[in-house]
Amino acid sequence: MLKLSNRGLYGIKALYELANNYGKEPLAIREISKRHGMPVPFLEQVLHLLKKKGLVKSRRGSNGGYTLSRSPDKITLGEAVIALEGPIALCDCILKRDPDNKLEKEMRCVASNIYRKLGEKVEQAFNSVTLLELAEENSDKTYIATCK
Amino acid sequence: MLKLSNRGLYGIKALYELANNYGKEPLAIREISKRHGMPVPFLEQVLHLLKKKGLVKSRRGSNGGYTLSRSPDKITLGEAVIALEGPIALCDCILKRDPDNKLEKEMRCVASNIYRKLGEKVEQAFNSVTLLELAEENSDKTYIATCK
DNA sequence: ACTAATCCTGATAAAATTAGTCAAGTATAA
DNA sequence: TTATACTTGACTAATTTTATCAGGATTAGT
Repeated sequence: MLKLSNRGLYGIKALYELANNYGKEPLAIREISKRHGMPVPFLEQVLHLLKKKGLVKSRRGSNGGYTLSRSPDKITLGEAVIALEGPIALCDCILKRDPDNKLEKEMRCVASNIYRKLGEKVEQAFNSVTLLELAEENSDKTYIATCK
Repeated sequence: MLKLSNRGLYGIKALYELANNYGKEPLAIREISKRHGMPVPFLEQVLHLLKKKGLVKSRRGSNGGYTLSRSPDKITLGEAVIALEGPIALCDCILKRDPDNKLEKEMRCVASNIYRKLGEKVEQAFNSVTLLELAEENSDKTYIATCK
């Protein structure tokens, strides 16, 4: 269905909270979890993915938590989605490339070129949205937390 | 990962074969299956989906098989993908709408508006490619059938 | 130093989705 | 009449997603 998994959706909600919290003290997983009804242990995994890709920083111990590692206008939804869900590739054939960055023969199919072009368009679309815009989108606070 | 499932990938390969066969006698599932190494019973399901949505027609019995119901330049990859994988919606919240086509309150989240806009862009991208272009993309016949 | 809070990590289990199989049927051409 | 090929629904297997859990490491505050 070309949909995001919960991993992706949860991660984006977490980034939304961190964007609104940017410049302040770290935000704890428990607090982020509470605001959107997301399970804490799963959110730990999700934030770990974002940390591995350098989108967020963490501070351990008392008063610890997570912060964005860059300002919200410098982080795109594209980076977030790729960190959470892996590379955008409609078909695996796009990922299997030889050292010259050409598709390996065994991994080409009738639509490889088209999948590649479409994937690039999708990635561009996601990269055109920053966390700042995501945060501003909801400045009226009318959102409901329970949507998955 | 934003990738197509085998259902989608198989369906697109089948449509590629039918596009190349347009104007000729029906093409049997067994033949399509053989050309791309796809399991016959699964392909039956896939072609059934495409038939339900009116993209292909079928003829039963001896010398039977499938044909496109319109010319290849009148069928887009977007229609195909939606028939095979369901509506393009990054989050379910996009699908739950009240009779006025507004999102129901319980189903809004911090990114609903953004998911909707991005989904529309993705759909446009898929709709910009026709089966004719897909067929022409491979007129040199250099593709390998085994890519999934 | 002690303690409570919090992130870190890897293993594991439950649930959902996807992928594929099977069988009995119906329609068609020769 | 027969062989071919689509139709349909039920079923099983494999994979991925969605969590859960436990024990460890780090930090702030006292």
